[in-house]
Amino acid sequence: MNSISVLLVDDHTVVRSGLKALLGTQADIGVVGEAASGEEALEAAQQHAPDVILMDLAMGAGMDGIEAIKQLRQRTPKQAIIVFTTYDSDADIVRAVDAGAMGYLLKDAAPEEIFAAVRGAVQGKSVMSAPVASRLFQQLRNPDEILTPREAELLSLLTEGLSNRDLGKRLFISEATVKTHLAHIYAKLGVETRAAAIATAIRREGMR
Amino acid sequence: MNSISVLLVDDHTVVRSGLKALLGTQADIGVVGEAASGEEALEAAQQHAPDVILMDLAMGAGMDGIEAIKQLRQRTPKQAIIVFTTYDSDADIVRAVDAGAMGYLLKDAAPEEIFAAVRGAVQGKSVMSAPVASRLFQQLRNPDEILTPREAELLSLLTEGLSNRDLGKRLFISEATVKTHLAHIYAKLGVETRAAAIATAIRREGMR
DNA sequence: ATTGGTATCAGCCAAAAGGTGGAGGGACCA
DNA sequence: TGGTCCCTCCACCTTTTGGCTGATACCAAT
Repeated sequence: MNSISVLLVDDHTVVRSGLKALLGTQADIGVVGEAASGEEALEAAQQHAPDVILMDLAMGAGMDGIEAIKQLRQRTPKQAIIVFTTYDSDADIVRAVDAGAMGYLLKDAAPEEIFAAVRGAVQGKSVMSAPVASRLFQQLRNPDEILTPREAELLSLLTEGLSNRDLGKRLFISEATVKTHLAHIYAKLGVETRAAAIATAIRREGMR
Repeated sequence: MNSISVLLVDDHTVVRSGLKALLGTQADIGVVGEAASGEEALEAAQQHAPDVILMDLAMGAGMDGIEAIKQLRQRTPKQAIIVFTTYDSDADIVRAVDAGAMGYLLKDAAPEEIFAAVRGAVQGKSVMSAPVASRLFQQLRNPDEILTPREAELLSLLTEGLSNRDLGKRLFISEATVKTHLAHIYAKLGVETRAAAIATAIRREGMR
């Protein structure tokens, strides 16, 4: 009975069935459930009690991946969560690891890499795609540049072109607080205007 | 022998196997080949002579999806190409259709939608996801969205985070003129702030 | 010759953004 | 317990943007 049970969380049907097909080729790994949203993931995690949860961060509507990770960690801390996503945004990596992710794979990872991550996760090993790892490493080296979770969140919304007022509404904070966060973000990114911050953020990877 | 042969082009292994698994459930559809890049796609298209090519636009390295479509259309014009991608960037849609795509599906499309698109494509029908269709329609309605050379120049500098004053200096024009151009750009892009314009411009491709 | 598009410039005004400095509460850790 | 982040908020002030209205000039096509 040493089959590793896996729960897949992704809003794309094709990605789910792709992973299922891929993981199905491994005798020691079995997909026990699927979920298309953060909410569904919470339910499914309790129902199936999987060993590993493979989760996309970007979920169309409702709860986002980071929030889902946080809640999962609270409710069922024994389950290992591996982030499996397309983009390797700086902020996402930090936030995901912070929220309690065990691994971080990009969707173009080789099948072997995925298998290794799943097997490693149950043993408490943390596996990540090479580009992700290097980025995370870079961030740890100059901690001045790391945005706090809240700042990252703000920056991400910033790249959608929102005004300070809208940012405040979206995050349920005052415009004053938005300005404070922005000032910190500018300082950390080494820019002076929101325009430059957006340009930096989007080009600096990921954030598309 | 009325099975529709399909070639899958996507740099993500999981997406390919997902599509394969999904399409495999349909008796009248068969996957005859896979490719992970534009170059591979050209080869595979000649080798397998598929009826339909399902292709992701965003391919990691090498030739991008749009270029691949163009070349495929030249070499094997009988094959129907369906774009199957995650992001519904305005520019991508227009460029893909322009390059000769028969359909445009988003990756979160329902399986039925995908089947319908494949079947429709061999009959010369063009199928697209609802959000894509509406966006395309919008674009056709205002062809005014084309920026003049000067405006494009300005927009490009804008994405570097310059202020109006700096833009003026850089282009040897007054700040007033900069503002005029910007107003025109905003109108054409359908945004109200420079922040949104930058976000749109950078994501809208090319400008990275 | 008139029209249309592009590029250039002005002035005025309201709104938004950015800079400065300060402040309190909560979490975490030594 | 004290220090250190992080998040939250406020007031005041300057600079920057954006919206509006209008103008001149060049060029090309009708």
